[in-house]
Amino acid sequence: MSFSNQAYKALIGDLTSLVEIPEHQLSLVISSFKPKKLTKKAYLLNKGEVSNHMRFVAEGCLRSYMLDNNGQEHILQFGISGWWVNDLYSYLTRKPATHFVQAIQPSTVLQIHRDTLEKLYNRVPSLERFFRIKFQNAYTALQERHLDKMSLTAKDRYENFRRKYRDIEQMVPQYMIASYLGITPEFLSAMRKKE
Amino acid sequence: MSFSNQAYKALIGDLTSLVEIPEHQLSLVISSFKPKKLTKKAYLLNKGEVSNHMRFVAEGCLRSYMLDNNGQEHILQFGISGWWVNDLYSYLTRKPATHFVQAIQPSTVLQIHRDTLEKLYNRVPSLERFFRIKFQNAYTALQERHLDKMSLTAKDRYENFRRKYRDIEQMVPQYMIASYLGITPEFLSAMRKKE
DNA sequence: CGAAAATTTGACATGACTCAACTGGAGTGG
DNA sequence: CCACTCCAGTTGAGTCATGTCAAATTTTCG
Repeated sequence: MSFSNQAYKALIGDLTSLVEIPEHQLSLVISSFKPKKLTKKAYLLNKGEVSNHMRFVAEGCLRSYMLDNNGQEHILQFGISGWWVNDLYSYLTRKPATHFVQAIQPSTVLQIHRDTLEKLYNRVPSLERFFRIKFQNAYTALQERHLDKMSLTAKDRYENFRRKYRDIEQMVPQYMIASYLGITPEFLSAMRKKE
Repeated sequence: MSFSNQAYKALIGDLTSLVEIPEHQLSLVISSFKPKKLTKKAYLLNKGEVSNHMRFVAEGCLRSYMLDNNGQEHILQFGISGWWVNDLYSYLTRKPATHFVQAIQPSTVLQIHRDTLEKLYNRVPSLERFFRIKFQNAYTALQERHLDKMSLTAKDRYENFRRKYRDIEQMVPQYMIASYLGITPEFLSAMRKKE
């Protein structure tokens, strides 16, 4: 197939690891995703824009974050190779995005337009299943993160993060990890000092 | 149809509000859900059990919660008529539940076994779509809640809660609302005093 | 090399928690 | 129908985890 390059391999891997897709349907799906390269710090989605694509990270590292009333950043999600990133709310409702999606490292994403995807759902039933499973998993993962925030101390959350996301830790500045954990960079720094 | 009673009406409404389902498929789906009545304080799911059903609340009010290392309760979700409640992680992985699901008021739920549902997915494609959409929405709602916890003060979260869930507020004791918001009952009480 | 960005430090502030005692209402049983 | 218990809610004093602010230091990178 003509999409055997590195970027698409990760996507194919993600799809086929969850559902069975006949070869010709798979190439139809794959070919509907368009690659987009991003330089470091480039925005894939700005607050206020409508998100019209589903987006898969082929390589690099991105983050999605929002700004609160005090102008503080809160990171919702990091995305490295194999992850999906988006402002899902905007994508689903077609309302202006409330979040930003920005590249932390030079990155490549593969995107598919909503209209294309909606049509594909009817031709490729496995795709519907794929996203159902994806969202179920995303939901439970987010639930776990939320419970961690409710029940664990900042130190424990930091240790969990390092254990779980060693790869992400290497790619992002410390103050973003603080933001992801829901603490200030100063406090994270202080925690690190004590052994 | 024979499932026109009150409990099933809410389920039918939920299904048909999101997807188109041919009449005969709809009755197939509906008839796969079995009602279960719960007295106040009864457990629908205990920690340690495997959750084998998807569960729709027809009437009453339930909560799902977990116990942290200090024995404190953390409420993940309330469920009133029209909501789905579960320990989704246990359902998906077939591992023992880490959460409890308990009736706060006398309640009726409609449940479908995982095996039945998996088979139905193949016969009723709309069902796959239904749950995809459900989980997308659940994910964005949870994301919003998580961001609230990150960026808002306890007082703001409480006010948001009251605005958003007036109906739930009536049905559950105050200390459970505190738990849902991630604060202590004492602190909620103190907040309420100051106007 | 120099400027900008990230991290560290330390003094001080505060939102929210802990604990223990108290109040009040809702059963329950004698 | 009263007395008793139990559970939810309230109060207040003291504490702690984490935040704020501002300055100093280190790292990154053009």
